[in-house]
Amino acid sequence: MTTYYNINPQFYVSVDCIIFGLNEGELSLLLLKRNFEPEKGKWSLMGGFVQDNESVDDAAKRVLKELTGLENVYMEQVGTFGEINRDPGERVISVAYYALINVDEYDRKLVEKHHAKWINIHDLPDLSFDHPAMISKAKELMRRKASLEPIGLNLLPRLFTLSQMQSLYETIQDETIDKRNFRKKVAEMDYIEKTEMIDKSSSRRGAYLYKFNDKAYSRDPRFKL
Amino acid sequence: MTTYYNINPQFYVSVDCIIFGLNEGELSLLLLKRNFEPEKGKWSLMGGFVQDNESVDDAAKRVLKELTGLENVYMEQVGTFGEINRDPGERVISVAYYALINVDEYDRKLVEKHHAKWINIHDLPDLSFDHPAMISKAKELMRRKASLEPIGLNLLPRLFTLSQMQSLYETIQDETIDKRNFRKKVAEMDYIEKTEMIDKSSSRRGAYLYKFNDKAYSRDPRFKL
DNA sequence: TCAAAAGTGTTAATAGTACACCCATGA
DNA sequence: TCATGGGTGTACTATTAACACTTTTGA
Repeated sequence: MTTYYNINPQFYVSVDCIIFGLNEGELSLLLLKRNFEPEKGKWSLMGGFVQDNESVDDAAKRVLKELTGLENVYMEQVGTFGEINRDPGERVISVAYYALINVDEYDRKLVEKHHAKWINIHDLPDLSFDHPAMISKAKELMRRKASLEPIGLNLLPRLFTLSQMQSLYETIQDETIDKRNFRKKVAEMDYIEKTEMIDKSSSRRGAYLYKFNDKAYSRDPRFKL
Repeated sequence: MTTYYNINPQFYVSVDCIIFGLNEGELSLLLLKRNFEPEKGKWSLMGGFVQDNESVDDAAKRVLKELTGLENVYMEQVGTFGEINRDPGERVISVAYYALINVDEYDRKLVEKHHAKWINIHDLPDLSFDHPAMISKAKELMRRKASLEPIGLNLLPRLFTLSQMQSLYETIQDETIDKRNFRKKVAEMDYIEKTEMIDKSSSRRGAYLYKFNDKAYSRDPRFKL
């Protein structure tokens, strides 16, 4: 039984995190300036090696937490990148994940410590390895999923206005949306509930705050934007 | 530089292939009866270990070729399965792929040699490891992609009748389709071209054979079924 | 009083769905 | 001549897209 496995080679396996956040209303990624080899000086995704005592999914959660301090974050696997020379140092097979975080909540200290910065998704710098391919696949997947399920709300605060939500979907889809058509659709989603609270931070008049209701969503999870 | 990597563990990495084919008009998977440990006697997907001289994608192509003799097959990565104990023998991280093959073309001898059989997708046996999860994710992905891109045609012969194509999409979507509505949609896809040939094998009258035109498709790749 | 964001319905266009009969052929 | 699968068009329904004005309030 041992021979069945041990005639085969083993590999370093890493995870890389494409971390989406909304900064000043714009979709952004949390990227690191590498101060270590290989490709020192270039920008890259937050990553880390899978360890013996954790699943690959758990490794991704750990790596995300190391950078942001956050747990219970919405994450999806993007795919595995396994070209022989994708890492110029050693052969490493990497599994990419994307995460959607609320930028009001992460740990600023940790992020500074890692020399990480939020970079607008339309203005990405040169990235190391095959990270550009990971990012474009993640964007595509996230965009598609966000139009079929309300995962985008993970990027907003727990309480949000309809204007914030519309602007979120405008940046995700990269196109403008008609306000009345947008609100008509949202009104049909019973799990997006109007509260009695009003946000006055972005207009004199103030706007009602809404919240996502898990249970109502699982009863009737229709969504389409 | 060496230390950066070698403080980390290494893992066996395998690929598993979910091989779709049309058998007697029904969507089926090519599965192996395991005559080796672990889980000898159970059914499983065709798999193999990634080697040093190949990318992960290439390993999947190699493994598919070992079983079917086929090259240049339509394949998509399904995802990576990395639970610690997913393989009871040793820790193995596995990357799943699905393939769409034309059942007229594979190598019968190779398939027999591996004790592989076509099993209707509605009638799957007990499978080893996490193969059921791989299969259900593959089905879902394939179904979604097949409704947005004409990848399903990889399951048909190069020349096919509209009845064959309709029946294909009926099994993929697991629902009946109205014949006139179906043909109306196909008529709008200029890259699905009517030939002058007629297939008499499934009706007295005979039906026109159609073919897929690559170049026409890249000019105007609209598709929706 | 006015600038700036919040809020609100109707109509037109498009896409999707339902539905039934004649045709050509070989046995 | 008849059983079998091949082939065709129209009317109805549902969904999506376009569009403009009033409200509230703090400076």
